[in-house]
Amino acid sequence: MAKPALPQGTRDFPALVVRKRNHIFSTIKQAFELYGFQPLETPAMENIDTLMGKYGEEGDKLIFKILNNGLDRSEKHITAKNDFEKLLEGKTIKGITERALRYDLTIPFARYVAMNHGQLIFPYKRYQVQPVWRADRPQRGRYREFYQCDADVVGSYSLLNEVELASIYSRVFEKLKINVEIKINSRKILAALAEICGGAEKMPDITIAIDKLDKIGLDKVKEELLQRNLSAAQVGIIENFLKISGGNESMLHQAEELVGNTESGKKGIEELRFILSYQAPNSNVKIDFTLARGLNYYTGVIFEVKALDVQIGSIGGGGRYDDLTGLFDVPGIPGVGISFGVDRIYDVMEELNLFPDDVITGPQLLFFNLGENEARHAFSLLQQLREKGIAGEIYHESSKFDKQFKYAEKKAIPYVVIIGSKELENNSCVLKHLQSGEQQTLTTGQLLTYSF
RNA sequence: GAGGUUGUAGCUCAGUUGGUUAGAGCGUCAGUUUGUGGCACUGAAGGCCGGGGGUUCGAGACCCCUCAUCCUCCCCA
Repeated sequence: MAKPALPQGTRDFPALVVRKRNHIFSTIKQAFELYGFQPLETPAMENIDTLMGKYGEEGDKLIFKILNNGLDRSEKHITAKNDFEKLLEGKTIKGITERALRYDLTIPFARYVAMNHGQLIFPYKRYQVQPVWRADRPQRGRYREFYQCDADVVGSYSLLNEVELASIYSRVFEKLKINVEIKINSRKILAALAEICGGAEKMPDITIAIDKLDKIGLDKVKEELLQRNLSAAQVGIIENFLKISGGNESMLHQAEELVGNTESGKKGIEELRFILSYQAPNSNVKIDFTLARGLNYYTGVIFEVKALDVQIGSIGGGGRYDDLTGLFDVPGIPGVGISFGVDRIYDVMEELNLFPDDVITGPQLLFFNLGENEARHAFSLLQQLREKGIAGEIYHESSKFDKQFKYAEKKAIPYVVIIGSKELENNSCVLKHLQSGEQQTLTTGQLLTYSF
């Protein structure tokens, strides 16, 4: 037997980590619920047709495919071998693989909406917190299995949805005590920029290049734009656009001068202005015209959340898209959504020491086991405490104090309850707080009403 | 898909120009200690040196292959 190991790019989460992650998950879920979003869960696997072709050529390669069962049956050998030949050519063959692991939450959501649009109440607001799988090469902060936390509203063009989603971001990060800036931009403004720099077909080139600004700097972006066949004059316009800075309103003015004479430019600026009009004066929502977001399906307002006190990539992002379910032959359902990057949020909180102490506690007390009769009595008291919602344990066997103390200490259990023959006799117990070393003798009645 | 890093005890790591029986710290277990832990002392268990091949009288160390790992790029969260 080989040494046990994890599959590449996956992780085990020990108790403390699970508790911390759950703290993040539950904070996010509470916020989603508070804004009227409803939970949705979809299967780990989808039919391969549902996923293939939805994430671009690169994406298709990163989808984990599931091998069909029963290929060893002799009557299937000939077709299986033929199919496998085609598989080797890089095609996806249903005879070999009919199913694949979920690659993100958006496409399964779209599939769900397309299948159930007759029954759903629109606008449909759902949130979904589940793992996804990608056959990517793992590296720092990148895994083959990771959680996504998405909330989307579909079936509504109202910008009020954008306002609400921005507000969810604010609320969640405030609760988690992470200082953030919520950056917004509009793809319509970027479309307008493309329009005056060579036409709409330049849009992907421009957004892909701009998206890298943070990482590679202005000069390299200009270089890349030139490589993508934009003229020096056009690159100059883009540079001016990217250099727009100042307060939100001032930035909108400057953008107006550059792209305000186009239809989509006007529209995009109007949208941003509307959303900003809902923000409090000290709001952390900030225009960032250099924000592009790589995904090409975004068509309207786009978001990205940046942590201010830690050098790390974005910890959340999202935006509006025109036609979620068109790929599944149900046209005309627009939507807008956001997503939280849980792994990075975790790293930020760990680095800034933001996890509250009470998320990391397990059981409150340990009953010592000092013999058969003592244990029976301790067990009955423990059960009564559990009825009151107090988590506790009884040591699994009668043994030396030393061992039982060390067990409690290692599990970070704050209290131990000692019931030996003396205590058994006079119906009392010794309650000891490990950290302070203080202990007191209580009657069992007092123990049952003690506030831990 | 491209480039690099590191694989030695449960964990973190030493191991000299190739030389006898591969070490330390932490952790684990037992004892000093059968009603009060953290400390101390004593002792014990724990290793196909990632795997395979080669060079050599001799390989943990050198060479080749392979697997795993982490990191960077592409792409993405």
